[in-house]
Amino acid sequence: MDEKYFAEKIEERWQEFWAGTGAFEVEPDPAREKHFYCLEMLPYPSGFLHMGHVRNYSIGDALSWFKRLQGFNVLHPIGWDSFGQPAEQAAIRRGVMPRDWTEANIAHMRGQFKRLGLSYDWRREIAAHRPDYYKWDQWFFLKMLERGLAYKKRSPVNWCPAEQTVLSNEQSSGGVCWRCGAGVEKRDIEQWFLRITTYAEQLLDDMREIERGWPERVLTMQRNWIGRSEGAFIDFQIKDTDERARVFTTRIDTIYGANAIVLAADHPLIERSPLREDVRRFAERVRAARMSARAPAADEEKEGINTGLLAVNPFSGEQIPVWAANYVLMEYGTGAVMSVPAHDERDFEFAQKYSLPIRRVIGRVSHEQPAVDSDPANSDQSAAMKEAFTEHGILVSSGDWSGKLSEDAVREMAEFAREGGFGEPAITYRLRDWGVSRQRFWGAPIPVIYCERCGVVPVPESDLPVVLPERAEFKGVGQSPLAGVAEFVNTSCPKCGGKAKRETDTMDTFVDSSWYFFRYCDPENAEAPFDREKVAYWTPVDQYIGGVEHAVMHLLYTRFWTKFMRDIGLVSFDEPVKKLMTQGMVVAETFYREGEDAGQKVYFNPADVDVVRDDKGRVTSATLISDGLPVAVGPFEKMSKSTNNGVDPNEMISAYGADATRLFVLFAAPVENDLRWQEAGIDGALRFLRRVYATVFRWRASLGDAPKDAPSAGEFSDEARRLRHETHRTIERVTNDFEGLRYNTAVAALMELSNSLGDFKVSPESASASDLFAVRETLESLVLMLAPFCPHVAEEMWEGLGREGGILKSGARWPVFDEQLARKDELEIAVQVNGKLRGRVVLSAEASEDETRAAALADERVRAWTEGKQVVKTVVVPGRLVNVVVR
RNA sequence: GCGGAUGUGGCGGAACUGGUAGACGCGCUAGCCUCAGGAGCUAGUGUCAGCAAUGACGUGAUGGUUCGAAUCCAUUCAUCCGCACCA
Repeated sequence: MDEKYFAEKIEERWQEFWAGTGAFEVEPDPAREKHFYCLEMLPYPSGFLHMGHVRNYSIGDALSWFKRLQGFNVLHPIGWDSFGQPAEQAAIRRGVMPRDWTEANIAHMRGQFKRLGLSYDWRREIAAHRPDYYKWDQWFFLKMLERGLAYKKRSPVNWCPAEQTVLSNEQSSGGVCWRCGAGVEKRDIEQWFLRITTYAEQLLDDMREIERGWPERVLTMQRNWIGRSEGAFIDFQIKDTDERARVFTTRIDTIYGANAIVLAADHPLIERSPLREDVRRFAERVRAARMSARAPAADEEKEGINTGLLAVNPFSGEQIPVWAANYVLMEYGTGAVMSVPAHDERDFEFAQKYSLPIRRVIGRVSHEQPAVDSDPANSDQSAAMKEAFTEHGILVSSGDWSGKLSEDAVREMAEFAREGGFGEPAITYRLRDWGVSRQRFWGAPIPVIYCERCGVVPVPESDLPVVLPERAEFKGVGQSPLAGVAEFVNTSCPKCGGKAKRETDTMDTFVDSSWYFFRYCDPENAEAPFDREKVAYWTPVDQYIGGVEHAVMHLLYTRFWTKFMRDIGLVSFDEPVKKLMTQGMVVAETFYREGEDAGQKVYFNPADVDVVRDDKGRVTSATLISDGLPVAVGPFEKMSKSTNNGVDPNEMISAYGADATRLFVLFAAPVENDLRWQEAGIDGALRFLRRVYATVFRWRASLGDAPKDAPSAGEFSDEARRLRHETHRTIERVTNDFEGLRYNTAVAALMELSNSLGDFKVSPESASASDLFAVRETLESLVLMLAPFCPHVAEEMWEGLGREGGILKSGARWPVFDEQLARKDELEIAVQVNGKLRGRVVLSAEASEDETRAAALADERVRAWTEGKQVVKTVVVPGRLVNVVVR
């Protein structure tokens, strides 16, 4: 160990050591029951590491080290989410083949990861774009196809009419094509879907198994996304036809108040309208409005048109008009609703606009009288009702059902409809089936062949993988590049051997990420996606860490995939992830000047800006270093190119070292909060590491003389006893903090311990044997507890303390605290008079309640406040405080 | 609009089941050391008053419960996030 702390030298040395000794390489070991799967979301290989990555992976790395030190067999792998659009765009723009671009990016980023010193088992690295991986995407697809869980249907894509090509949502943001600016259209094409809706109920119910380990808000978001709704289907006969309009309602109890049936504008029944020309025109307008208004048209005015059809209410026999309107969505429920304006806000608004009658059929249940303000039946209450009454209540003006409570009626009326053959109880979901078709090159080919004679034929398992061609032409216009590769497209039918063509759609990249962490357990398996035994040892994942932006899609898909794998016998559990942690964003200050065009801002990187503060530390102004002129100080925003507030992790590592960078990132804020990047903060982290390092260096020579076994309690000086207390208390705090991933407070506790050591005013030369023991105990604990945050320097210091062979291989264990020592023997008791703090007394921890009270009342400052007053009572909280109540 | 979360020094943030508010760090102030320092060390740093001892005030706002409230309850304001005509 050198006298000075040279981060780069230490980091290179230990990274080589870890790689050379396979320090983080693990295998399933039935003898080791304590095992732990620590997983972070795999990165997209954009080519550059950003601070968000550093944060994400530092969090997981710290936990992995902690668990290893506690004796767990820890699986901590990494891989690449390497299919997807940017590679294809690079191909379009610069002519680089997606594979070359991707491999180069991975190579570069792997180097950056290694430079951070992350403790991965690199032998398990996987990449989605390699055939040995996506072969199993295809295999899973075939399994789903076999079971009817994969199917084709027509479904809309974004279409650029100028370039004759399919666009992603991103490429068509704002309703215009990203390249040519043409207005984007919707076009229906045949696409592949996975029946995730089959699992809707399970995806909802099984949340119970993970409730404790997942953030409530993620579960809420998933619950909303699935959007389960309980109600009933009701069929309304269309008069003078043999058609029926099926509606979905959660409030069948309000059916006597229905004044109309309202269809979605694109509902097939509008073709039966006698006024179909007008209705079609209306439908066309709605479609156009929906297309142009990219933003979710929240409070778009409700509009509708009477179709001229009449529907028969199966409960009352009443004939009501059939309308079409823009506020009914074809995608939800049945695409048709019964309009009950008296008891639904949207229907109310609609009825008001078109002066439709409003009939009240639910009364408020009052305490005095169940009797309701029952107006004469069938009378219009448009005037009387100012707003819809949406609560449950008691049925009125509802034929034989009048007088029933809503809750009962909802059940009984649905049952009645079933018996009568005009409806049934029903549950609908907002969740749609998962569209996995992408009209793109850079993805796993969907393993299907179209034969002129046999139709859709799955590629036989033995022919997998269907490999992407080496080259293709990337023009960014017209059909998918894959469709232009003749040797890929043209094939023979596996069934009849005749001429056939391959499917040219590739899979959504969410497919890759739905099961990648199972593959980590057995990354080279050529016979199966993975070996069941191996996966059974490691999974489910104990801790998953990633951004909240994946709260719904990725995490829902991977839950679905797991259930499917369970159903085909690959795993034996319902949920893939026991504990989930969603970390916050990394944000930084922004600096800008107004640009030439009004509203245009020119942003400057924080590194190029000087800030001026007043003597309170408030930022008062900022100037650009290059020209010395002022710039405006903007808010903290997510690091991004557009706000030019990004910080390059490489620069930070070069300037401060990986250890200090990682330490700061974990210390600066709780992991789930946004992290405000401030370069000064990283300086503080480096300062702290230097101090600890210097302390270890100063003591290292003397510690060899420290006794092996703890001297008896009496041999320690008061100061040494205090240091030992701090050490054990810190071990307790840090250990607890780790369990809740509270790294910020864990690091703070370690800093406090380091400060305590600084207060220990004994020099190595004059230290007694017991002093040396206490210092060694403190330093060893401190170094081991630092290892999860800054492993390189921890290794270096551990060696400096005389331990050979690296922390893990030498069998070092996370320190264990002694409860006796962690407890204080002297306590400072606060004394309040009438709830206000007036003094403090120091007592032994064993002091009785009476002794505590007496000491409190005897305190001089307290007496000054109680003098001449009557003590009404004293409240004694053992070990904490005394409150004297006086009058 | 609906649902959820959060409001504590100049800043990030601490505070266990109601019990000494502001740990730790940044920033800032003063001093030491230094040719110099964006280095290191020491001390100080919630606000107001005071030379000081000390006192008053203080966890978005208002009210309540309690011997005692950042913490519990009610009302209210603000910010952030998610969903958004879901029948």
